[in-house]
Amino acid sequence: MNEQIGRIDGGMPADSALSVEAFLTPQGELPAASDCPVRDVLDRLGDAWSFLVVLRLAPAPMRFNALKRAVGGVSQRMLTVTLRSLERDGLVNRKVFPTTPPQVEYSLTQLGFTLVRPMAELTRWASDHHASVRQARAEYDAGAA
Amino acid sequence: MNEQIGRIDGGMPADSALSVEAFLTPQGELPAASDCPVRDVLDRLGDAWSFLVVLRLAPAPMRFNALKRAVGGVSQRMLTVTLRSLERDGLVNRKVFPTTPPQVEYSLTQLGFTLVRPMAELTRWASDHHASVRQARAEYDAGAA
DNA sequence: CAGTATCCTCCTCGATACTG
DNA sequence: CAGTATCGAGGAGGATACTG
Repeated sequence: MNEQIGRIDGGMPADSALSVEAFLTPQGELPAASDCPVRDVLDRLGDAWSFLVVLRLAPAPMRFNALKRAVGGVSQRMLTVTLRSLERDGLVNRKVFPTTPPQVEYSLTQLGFTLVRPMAELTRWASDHHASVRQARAEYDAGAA
Repeated sequence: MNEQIGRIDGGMPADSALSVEAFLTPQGELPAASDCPVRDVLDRLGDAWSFLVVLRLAPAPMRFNALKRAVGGVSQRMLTVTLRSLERDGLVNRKVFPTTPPQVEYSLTQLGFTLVRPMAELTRWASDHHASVRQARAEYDAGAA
């Protein structure tokens, strides 16, 4: 069912050009998220850590603690969990060097690299429009009061 | 595909839309997520509903229950919460028609439309690589057993 | 260094009931 | 139709302690 979904196109100013319908159920009956690729991806990338980890690994491979410091604010447990997830999804490579103390290097797989581009677009949007969002929030909150 | 990736590196920002470093803390010391635009955006879009709602509103405005059916699987409460969030962030417009019964129409703002494009890119990635991810998972799980 | 194991706490989210 | 209010279960995720 999800074979032809592509076709986002790339020229128009947003409202047309987007065959968004294809990603979603025509009648929206089913409650299941399992058959929707969008959901599947977002469930992974949704947690802030996955996104940031992939971004951080894009320039160069990194070891566990370096990554932990680089990401900032992530607990050891969550970083481990996140990396396992990404590894399982084939986005991240885990390479162990049997030295003492042990070294483990994480890097993006080829599949992982293909994600960097779209993620960077979103990141770019974030930096471009962050101010607008903040302002909109401020106005909304002001109006509510 | 990797040839593009080198430009991600912070070494040469130039015109690049993809200087990832800029969004992240140099030393990653601070635990706060507040100052990072990436986090800010992802926290919004992270919940599957926001993403799907924006996608659904891209082609045309929609009323509450139509949206609820279209998204599928979202509870009334979560849709309300999600829409309020998006409205607060200036991404969605809420227009009330004082009829009986009341009609409320939701649509994307101009700012909201600018998000559609990057979101569609990610969606596109999802549909393109969904199979690979599923396979990677299967292999990983097989190896674990 | 790079984890694993446990506990424990919020906080999200769904279910349900009520309203203009 | 389009919400709001309230409650309760469940899971995400932090803190801590231990290990190869």
